[in-house]
Amino acid sequence: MEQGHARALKEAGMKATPKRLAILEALYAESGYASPEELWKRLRDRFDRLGLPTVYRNLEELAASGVITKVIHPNRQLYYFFCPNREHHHHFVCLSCRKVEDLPACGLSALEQEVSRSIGGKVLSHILQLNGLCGVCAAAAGGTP
Amino acid sequence: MEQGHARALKEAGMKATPKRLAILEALYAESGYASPEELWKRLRDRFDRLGLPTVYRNLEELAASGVITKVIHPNRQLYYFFCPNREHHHHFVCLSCRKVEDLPACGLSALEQEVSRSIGGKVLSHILQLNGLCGVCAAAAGGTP
DNA sequence: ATCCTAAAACGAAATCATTTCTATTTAGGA
DNA sequence: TCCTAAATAGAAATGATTTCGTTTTAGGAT
Ligand SMILES: [Mn+2]
Ligand SMILES: [Mn+2]
Ligand SMILES: [Zn+2]
Ligand SMILES: [Zn+2]
Repeated sequence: MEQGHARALKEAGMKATPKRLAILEALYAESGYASPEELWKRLRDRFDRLGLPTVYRNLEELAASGVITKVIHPNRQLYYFFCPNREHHHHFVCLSCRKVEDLPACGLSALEQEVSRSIGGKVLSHILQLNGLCGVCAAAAGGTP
Repeated sequence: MEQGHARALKEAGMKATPKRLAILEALYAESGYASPEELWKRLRDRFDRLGLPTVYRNLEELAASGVITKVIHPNRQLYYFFCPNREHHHHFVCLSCRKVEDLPACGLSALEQEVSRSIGGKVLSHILQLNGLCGVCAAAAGGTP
């Protein structure tokens, strides 16, 4: 997938630097969301030098250009997730194991229109996320009393 | 409305202390969301002593017991809003003037059920917020070229 | 292949919103 | 009026995130 990631970066107008690619691949390898520091710890051995600010900066840039996604977390820290799905959509997040799953197509445009009209303003963006326990975690929590 | 706020606190199982009431009333007086520090600056003259941590703590407790609402903000700082609507619902937030408006009744339970079923897990909560420009701010931005 | 330059990376240090901690005060039920 | 769990003070700590000035590099141009 290295090639594909390099292409994704080019399409986003970003240089395909080794560190940027490694950050993206590390996130791709995760089954769930990850924090900047976690990714940094996972990657720093692979480079003679890798600064934590570099990881923060790249994740932010990648999210800004839509290559990766931010997760909204109760602790208000930064978490990111790689989702290959290029359509506009939202996510279910497992609060226990960090797994992220796609929701069916976002049906909020009707709501956006209705709200724009009723308030006489402009809806510029929306946030939608479901939180809960994935199948595995729900079974582990409720299944063995 | 002082009486009503005291009652709301009692119903939430919280003591109606003067500072807590003042914080709640200050938020009630706002037309939009507010930060802990803003409320603190507005209130500290009214008391011989009022600590910023007290404001943080009270806002968090009030939000936890559902008396007030947290706003999700791009800068990831804490903002709160007082909404008298006791039904489960979500908000439109004006990114320019901080005004918050109710959205029509949340219709996400069908989605929650579908997702629970399809992933075999449990949906515990959801986040939904529309961001944009209210009527006034949209007119000011686009209306006078 | 070599140059050139804007972009990227470095990392120590700063930032600063938020939380912690321990002592003191208080609301409100008994 | 008493009692006690809850609430407050406020200085200090925290720690995730950002800033800054410098150095390095990717990748298009020559
Ligand atoms: Mn997705
Ligand atoms: Mn509301
Ligand atoms: Zn899970
Ligand atoms: Zn507005």
